[in-house]
Amino acid sequence: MRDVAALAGVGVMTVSRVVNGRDGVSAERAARVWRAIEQLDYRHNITARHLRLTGQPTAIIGVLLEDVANPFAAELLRAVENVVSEQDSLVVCASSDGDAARERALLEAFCTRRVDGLIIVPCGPDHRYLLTELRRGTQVVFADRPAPTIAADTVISDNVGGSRLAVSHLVNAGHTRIGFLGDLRQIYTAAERHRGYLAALQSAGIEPDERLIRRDIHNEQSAEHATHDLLAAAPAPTAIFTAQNLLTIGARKALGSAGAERLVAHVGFDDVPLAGLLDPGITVIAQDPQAMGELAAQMLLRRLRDPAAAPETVEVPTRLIARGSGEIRAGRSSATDRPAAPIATPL
Amino acid sequence: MRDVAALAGVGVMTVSRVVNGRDGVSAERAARVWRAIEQLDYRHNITARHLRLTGQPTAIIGVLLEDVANPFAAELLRAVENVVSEQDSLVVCASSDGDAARERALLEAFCTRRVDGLIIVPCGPDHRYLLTELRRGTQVVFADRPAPTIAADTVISDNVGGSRLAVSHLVNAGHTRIGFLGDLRQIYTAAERHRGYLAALQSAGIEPDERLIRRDIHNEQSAEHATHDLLAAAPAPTAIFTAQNLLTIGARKALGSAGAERLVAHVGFDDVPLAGLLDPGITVIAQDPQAMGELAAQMLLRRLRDPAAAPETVEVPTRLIARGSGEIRAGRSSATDRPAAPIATPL
DNA sequence: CCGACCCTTGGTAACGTTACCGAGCTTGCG
DNA sequence: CGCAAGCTCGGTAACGTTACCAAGGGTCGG
Repeated sequence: MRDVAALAGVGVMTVSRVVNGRDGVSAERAARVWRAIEQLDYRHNITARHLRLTGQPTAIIGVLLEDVANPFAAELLRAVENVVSEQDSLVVCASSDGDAARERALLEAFCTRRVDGLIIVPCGPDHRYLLTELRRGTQVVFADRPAPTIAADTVISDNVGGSRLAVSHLVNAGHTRIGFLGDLRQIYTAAERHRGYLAALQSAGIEPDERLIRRDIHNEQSAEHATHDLLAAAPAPTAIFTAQNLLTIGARKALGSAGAERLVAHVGFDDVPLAGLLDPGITVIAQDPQAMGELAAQMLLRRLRDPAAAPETVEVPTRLIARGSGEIRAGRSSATDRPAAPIATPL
Repeated sequence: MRDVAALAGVGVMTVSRVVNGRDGVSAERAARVWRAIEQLDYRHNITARHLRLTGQPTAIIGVLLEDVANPFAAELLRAVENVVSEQDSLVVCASSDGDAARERALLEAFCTRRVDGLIIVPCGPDHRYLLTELRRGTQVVFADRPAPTIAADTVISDNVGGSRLAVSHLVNAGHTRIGFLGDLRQIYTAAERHRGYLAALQSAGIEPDERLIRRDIHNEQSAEHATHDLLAAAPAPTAIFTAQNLLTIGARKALGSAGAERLVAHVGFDDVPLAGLLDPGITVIAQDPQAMGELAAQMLLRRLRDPAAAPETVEVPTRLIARGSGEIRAGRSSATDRPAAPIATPL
């Protein structure tokens, strides 16, 4: 900046005013400054600016996900980006891979870079180490899962409600023997969805049968196995509720290879791409990652404006998308008994 | 830092040495410093550090994608993140949405934050405005598409080779009337894939028929329409090559609703999730976004170490995944004529 | 014609950090 | 015992920027 000022024959303050677009600089001088800037390949250094303007926001938001490559996370990230880019903020993102130590290291890397705020899909058991940052003024919003050991804004899906809806939907189709496939029980969303499953059964006056419940299933292959197991069991389920998208895919593969995709009803939690192209289409409880990201970003921005506001938890509704697999009725066993729902709508 | 030094009763240099883990500080003094740091909620400010150490890397790299929510982009981003996180670098990402002005604004925002390097999926027609940044020392790698007006490292898929492979595969199954659905012709990858299509036809001695070629199709709905059109045309194609993943999905929907998914062969460029669960599975030319991201990041890191190296272009191979739809032979018209390939493998 | 006011302009200090250098102390060797 | 060498430690200046203040010149009303 000094070089630019020297070349343009003006003071550094004039250059500063020009690059920040402030008025109070004559057009002739401003033009001289711009010429010097181009000649010297000068580029304004925003980080130095924020150093001088301590307390001013850095216009960088940190987003910590479990895995950016997961479509749910990617959509959430995109929604955050859309909201904060309107404030000319940038997004720095990272993936924890569900590793609490990595999560902590990445969050500290963010804070050390002085991000204005954090949007976190938490994975560790305890985030009290963030209290220091909160005191220092960094704002935090948790997304998808709450962080029980720390009070902060939180956005979550209606996991219990969505699961109740899924299971009630199956009950309404006449099912009473409804299998459950769930992720690791230490994962908040998995536990909540299991809770919703039990609640729906109870409302329907159905006694849960442990033989139909498989938890701690973490990937597609295990889900496929577990589904084959369930189908082979003595009192086989007439319907299956899979409480996570990879499990939904694994279960459907198993149903397909057993030729049972039109006999056993199936509802999954979280939408899967192309589910509408299958025959029958997979009925799902769809989450809204876009709404979650948008809300999380808006809550963060609001809190940056008003740091004193009380922490709030917002629940994003889920909705059932009927595509065929969840509308298969109980007590029929003919493969020609096609569901009434249209096959290809909606995707 | 001054406050910490004062509370610990040491000089600021001692605090600096402690927070950077350098030796030359007695254990007793270091402990006093750490205590003071905790008492004051002090957090080391890396941006100020990089301000003083001009020329040192900031350990932030910028990634500009067309849309983070696109699974291809998300996987690429994740691969970049994996590589650069080993150097304790962070990733700041943004989406251009194919808008050249937005692309430029975002790239300038990155540079103004003094990122060490950029990985760009370019969308604008001209990136010469980046020359200033290159001179200033910011390194650039282009991914997925080249940027013709600027010399820089580039990673692309083998679009022509992949398309040739797809079309040859159909030719080998006996097809001579092969339809083509392609994205906007101004998009580099779309043009390349069209080129590959023509090249394969030529190798096979087949005269291209403009009536079977539909270009500038940019979304699923248009692809669905175009496919219906093709199927209804007088000399209908016996096979279709769709040169983009959304077009693949649209075309398959059309084939399904026409009941032609076992009659008309179909190969798509770029894999689509769950393609293996359909019946028949969709045969595709799979790209490798992970490899592209990894390569791009490695090239960027290499260039940061050795800025003088000559720009290089690397082509990532594609591979054909046969799932059934591409193995339907020409000249048969019975719906019972199922392909020999197994349905559900590989996904 | 003079004083008050406004507009433009630049000098200086400070943001949080570290390189550089010099000061004080201890140790070891002749 | 004296001196060189090796440490631990801190003061100061600088990185690129902007807030603050003061100064110079012009305009306008009285």
